[in-house]
Amino acid sequence: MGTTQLESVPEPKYWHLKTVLTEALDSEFSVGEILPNERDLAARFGVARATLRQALEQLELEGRLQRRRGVGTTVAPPRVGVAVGSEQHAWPGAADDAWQPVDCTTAVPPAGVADHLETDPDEQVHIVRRSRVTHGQPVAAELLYVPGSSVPALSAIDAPSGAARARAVLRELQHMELEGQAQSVELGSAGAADAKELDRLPGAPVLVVTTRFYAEGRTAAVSVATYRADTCRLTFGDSGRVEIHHDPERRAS
Amino acid sequence: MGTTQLESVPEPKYWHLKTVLTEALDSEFSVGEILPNERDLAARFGVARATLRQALEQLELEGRLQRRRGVGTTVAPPRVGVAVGSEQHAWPGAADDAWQPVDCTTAVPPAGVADHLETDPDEQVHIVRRSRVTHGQPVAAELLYVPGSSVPALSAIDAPSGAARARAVLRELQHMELEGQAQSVELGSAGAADAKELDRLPGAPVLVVTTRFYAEGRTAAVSVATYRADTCRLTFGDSGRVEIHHDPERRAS
DNA sequence: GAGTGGTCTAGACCACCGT
DNA sequence: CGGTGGTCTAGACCACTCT
Repeated sequence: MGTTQLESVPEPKYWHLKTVLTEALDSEFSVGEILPNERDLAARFGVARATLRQALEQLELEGRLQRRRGVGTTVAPPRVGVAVGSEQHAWPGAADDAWQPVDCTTAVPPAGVADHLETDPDEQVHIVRRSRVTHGQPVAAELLYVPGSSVPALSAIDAPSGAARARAVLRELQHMELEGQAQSVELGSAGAADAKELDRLPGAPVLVVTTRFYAEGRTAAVSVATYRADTCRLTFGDSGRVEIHHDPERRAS
Repeated sequence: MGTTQLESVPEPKYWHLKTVLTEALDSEFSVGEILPNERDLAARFGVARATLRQALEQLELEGRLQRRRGVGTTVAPPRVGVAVGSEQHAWPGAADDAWQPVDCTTAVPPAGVADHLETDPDEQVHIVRRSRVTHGQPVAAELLYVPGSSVPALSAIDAPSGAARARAVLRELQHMELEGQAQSVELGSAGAADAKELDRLPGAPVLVVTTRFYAEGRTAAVSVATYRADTCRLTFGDSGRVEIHHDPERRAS
């Protein structure tokens, strides 16, 4: 027992790799630069490609890298701050809110949404699909669920389908007085449809923002928005902005 | 070219596995139940263990499963809603805010935090460590950075270290008038220290909530809180609560 | 077609938990 | 101690993008 064990806590190789790569990214690479391919990198570090990939995956999760099949791995820019919650409540579609209506269908919402809306489990609602673009890149996809009772004056005739109908639904919403809204954020993975819209592979990590809009004493609409977790930093709160921070390892003790 | 291609878009095995497992979880398992071990499951589905693990990883990310080394894989309960942003701004430590002070040290903050606080890059600040527990489970770990100028009356004598000193710092904060706060949420991975406190392995996905507290016309304190992404749903907003929703695959079209 | 990242395999050993 | 999930290897093939 007299030997000083230098390797008493052997940290996993991929973890150490991640640390080394992080330092390299901070010092030797600039945003947009492309890294050597995975096979070369793995050989250079003397590990299997799967091990290297485990490190790259985490770095991508943390928004440090961007990987694209058929192209390569590049150094990602700092995350974009996107405003999600603000003190001034407003209906979606009001005074252009950074979202762009895409189309509108009518269908039965998922069970969880139906619970929020207090509609029958098999009652159809309007579903407005919108997308959010920042700096030319898609950052979020949204499904807005609006029961027919929230837009009674909506005429099925003047906008039968597509983006025009989406705008019609949003326009009708403004006629109600918004009494409040509640939001939640959780981690999810992109479904096939969202992945396509976000230009990612299915299963990519997303931040799911669920918003309930209250009007006339009930939940008048529900929005489920999925933001790219790799590129987005969601900002809430009243005053200024919250800046970037890159804290690879926080504190020693 | 006359053949109808049924397999024109062969989805990955792990993706299909995830779908099958999700349905099984919804119908055949109850919360807390333990699944067969990974080797058995892989054999049952006729895939390699690595492939099965890829599916399990995603399900854990979505909060459907909980895996613990040496124990097994269990069905996770629905995510806990934890209140993070509220309209009534209050200093940390006020009117017991669900956080428990752990200890307090003095050190130079990370560069990003120093930027927020507008302190010199090598100026030491008070660092209060707090933890948040819900239903007996640790859900978040926080580092609260307080520059000395925000707590001028703090005496180094009456609470030299530990939780007592942490409480002393929090007490002094209440003396300022809080003018506002701004928050951001982003995805991260747990460092060694946070992982230990959250009872997870290093690298586990976390939701990083950064809060700036404004007082006396400047940023008087910065809090960086890491929440377990697998078990937590962060709630913001003014009125009620946002309920659970499990939407494995959202919409077909 | 050449080169990239994404998926998959069939093993092996390790770290941890319970008994 | 036996059983679990966590790490790692050295290959193979596939899907995609660019030229």
